[in-house]
Amino acid sequence: MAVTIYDVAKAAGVGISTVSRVLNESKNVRPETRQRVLKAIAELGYRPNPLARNLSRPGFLSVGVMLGFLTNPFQVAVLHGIQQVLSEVGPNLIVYSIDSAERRERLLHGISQGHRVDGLICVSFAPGPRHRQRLRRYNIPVAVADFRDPELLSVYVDNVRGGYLATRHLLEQGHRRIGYIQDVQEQPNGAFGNRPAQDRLEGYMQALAEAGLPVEADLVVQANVFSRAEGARAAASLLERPDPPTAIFACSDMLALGILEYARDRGLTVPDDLAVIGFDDIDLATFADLSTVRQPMVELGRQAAQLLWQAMRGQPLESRAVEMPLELVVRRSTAG
Amino acid sequence: MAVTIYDVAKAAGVGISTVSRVLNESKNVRPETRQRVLKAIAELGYRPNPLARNLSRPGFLSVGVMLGFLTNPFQVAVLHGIQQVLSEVGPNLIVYSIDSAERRERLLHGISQGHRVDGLICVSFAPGPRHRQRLRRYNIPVAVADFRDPELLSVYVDNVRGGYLATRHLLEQGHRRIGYIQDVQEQPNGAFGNRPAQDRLEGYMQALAEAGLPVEADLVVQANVFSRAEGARAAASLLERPDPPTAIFACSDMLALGILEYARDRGLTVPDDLAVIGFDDIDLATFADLSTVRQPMVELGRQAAQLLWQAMRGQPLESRAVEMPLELVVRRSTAG
DNA sequence: CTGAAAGCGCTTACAG
DNA sequence: CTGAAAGCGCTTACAG
Repeated sequence: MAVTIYDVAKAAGVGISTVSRVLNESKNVRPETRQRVLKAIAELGYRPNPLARNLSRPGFLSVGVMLGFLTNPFQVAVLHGIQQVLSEVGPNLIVYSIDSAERRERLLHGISQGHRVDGLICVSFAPGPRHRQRLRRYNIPVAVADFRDPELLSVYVDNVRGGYLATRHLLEQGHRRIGYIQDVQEQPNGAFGNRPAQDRLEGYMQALAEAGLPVEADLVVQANVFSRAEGARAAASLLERPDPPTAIFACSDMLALGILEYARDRGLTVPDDLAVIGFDDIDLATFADLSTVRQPMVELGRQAAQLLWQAMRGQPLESRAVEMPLELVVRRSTAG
Repeated sequence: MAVTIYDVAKAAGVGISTVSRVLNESKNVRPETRQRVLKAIAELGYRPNPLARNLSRPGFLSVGVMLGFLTNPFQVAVLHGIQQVLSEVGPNLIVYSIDSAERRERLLHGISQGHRVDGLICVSFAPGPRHRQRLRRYNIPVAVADFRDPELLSVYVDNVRGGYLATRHLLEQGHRRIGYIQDVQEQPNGAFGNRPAQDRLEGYMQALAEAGLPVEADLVVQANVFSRAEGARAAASLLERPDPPTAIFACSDMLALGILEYARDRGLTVPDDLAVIGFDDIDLATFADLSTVRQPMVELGRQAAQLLWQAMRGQPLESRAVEMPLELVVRRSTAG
């Protein structure tokens, strides 16, 4: 086993209380004793066990945050909001970045047994039924951000409405053939899908229906990875066909930026040859003059952290579900 | 105090071992007993203490990462690299985002006393002498990324050379009046400054000297915040004067993007009216066609995490300092 | 299937 | 200034 305080005490010829006092920089230690203890610590390479240390004192709470790739600006912004709140109130913020459904399951397995954290925030997904049951059983509160779930603390936006707003805007600009690019991600159960993106698709279809237009299956394509490159690829598959759309609605700004790149490479003028609208309003949407549907990303994280913290402290929750507002932001990519 | 396993045991009329078995989903519990325990847990709102739990088992290690704002893509990329390595090898990743020198001190104070983590990674700074001493005393290994420190595990780039490369490139393009935008940040000691940016300034001066040009003090300006807006503001202060530079070297891509925005707003053609080069090569530099000096950001994080993990496991370190390569990337913002 | 007891590695009064 | 002892809240053999 590792070196413990007993080993140090023995090596220094003192009691463990004295070692502890040195460790905690108590005044009441004779300088020579102190030196001997420090020497023993150094020689043995002793490292106090933080767990044991915190067990005998007020101690810190920890909050786990499970999210997808750190390359996704949306998720980073949500994390930022969570961090803002937590750094004020106190608990450690443990980040679990998920790169596969398998890792997600493994982590949830450990977390749901109470092995690691005192509270959990999931970004853009919710734990499956089994994990949920155990989390409940162990009284570990869970908040989900960017996901709606009646059983959990949840902070979300109305993605159906978001999809509707974006599409209606394009229709109002006179477009009749509008493409939709959706991204898919691996789900906890191993399947693929993306609830928010699905909802936005529904809003897209609503707007088309309202305008009396049919939904054409070949105008809806999927991007498999979250990246500009993938957005460009999806745009290509949409535009390099006989009857291409005149406008594209991408379910994230990142994908939309890829479309803009594609358009630039092909010499297409935006928005005349091709109008583009995204979703999120990430920092760089302004830079790229990209129209989009703004989500209050940082606020999404802040609210989720606040709800969770209240639950962790056993405070009454005035509400367990918070819907955040969405806003259409029109820039040059749709209205030159 | 909080509800403990003893309270649950008493309420359920069983021993604590049985409660523990239920908690750990052991087979050897009679269904009825199990139900009674679960009921007690629910009624009392009992939450197992993760610290105590891990104390009596192999247990997880934790690594703390201290970094600046999560709005800085460079830092996020480094974090991403750290996360990649750590998620493979095992320890929890605890993120401490620093928004003030005061918070940084407070956190370092706790961490350096061994209260929270088993290892520490600092991004773009190093702990001050006092903290360093305590971290050593408690045998908590420390790695710094994007910072060079002979006493710590460090992974860094040669920023002087980076500044030199960027500036020489501009000189080669025929520019003679070259501005430099530097950002400052609050330091642990409360002072302001930014080592990497200072080093790049030095490289800038070297290149000018080599070309036989004087360093003009009014061509070097400071940005106070890390943002595009601040980059635009700095560009304005540089360009709205009698004898403006024909090229600007910004110490980060984010600032450089602000310069490009400024140029666009003013109707300046890039690179003919104004050449711009940044630093980092963040994801969006490609999108913006921004020339830059590429840092291996993710790799910087990966290496730091690897060095730290080796130290935490007591493995011999083949080297305590790793210099990562820098690369000039020429795009349209300097070479139309 | 179940409980009493020892132990995880510390901290902290309590006595000296 | 220093040490023996109790206690932090769990888990895990060990007996039954």
